[in-house]
Amino acid sequence: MSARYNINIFKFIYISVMEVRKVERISKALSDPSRIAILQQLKEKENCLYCHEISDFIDLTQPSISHHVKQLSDADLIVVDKEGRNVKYKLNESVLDEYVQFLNTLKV
Amino acid sequence: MSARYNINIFKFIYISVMEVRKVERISKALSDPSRIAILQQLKEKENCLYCHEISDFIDLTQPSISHHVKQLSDADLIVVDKEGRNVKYKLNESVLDEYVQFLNTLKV
DNA sequence: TTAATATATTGAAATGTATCAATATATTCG
DNA sequence: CGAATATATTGATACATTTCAATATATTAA
Repeated sequence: MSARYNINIFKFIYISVMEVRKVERISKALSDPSRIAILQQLKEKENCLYCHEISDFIDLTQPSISHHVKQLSDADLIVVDKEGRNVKYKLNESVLDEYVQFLNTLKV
Repeated sequence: MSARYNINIFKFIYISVMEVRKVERISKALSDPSRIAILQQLKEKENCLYCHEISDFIDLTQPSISHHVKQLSDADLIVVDKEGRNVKYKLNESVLDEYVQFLNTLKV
């Protein structure tokens, strides 16, 4: 059995299921206006948003913003990348895709 | 200006945006294991689930189940159809599609 | 190494959600 | 009509989330 053959098998497994617990966590992360705004701004900024930029469009204190960013990264919806003392984020597109795929399985 | 022309204009408006408040409500509805189970069972039952069937797979009291179903219908994720003293549900596929469409707009 | 800056954590108050028991409403059946 | 059945609403309690002020940690700059 070739390595190439194995890769296809694993791809099949990877795309097939998303645990309910994960769906729950992602849905919860998406159920807040500040967190939706962060994801939308991430897209505006061509998928590279710095932490300190968030206070420009969300009127909350620094700890509150930190809390919201954590919900998004705990749900794996964003990828966190530390650059010195700054932190930048990008969308975790594959997780969003898996979530969408799960939603589509709900259709008959 | 013909009526036919107007229809096309409105169609364009309908598919273009989903309000953040609506995204929030749908996400919240999807962030609970009981409500996810209801949607999954709805699919199993070929998109026709009766209210009284829900207690077969969710171990909660009748008022709690009623509360969860209300979250789903308030979010417009299910369509409620009264049949005498029974109530049956089906998925509101177009709302789910709009939600998925919104999620896809988050990608660069 | 000390001061300044960026982000994270903690603890508390306010608000929201899930759950149940009790009760109300609506529909059917005798 | 009155009893039985299906679902909804109400009110209370427990639990979770949002928010902030205060404080901690980590990194850079002086």
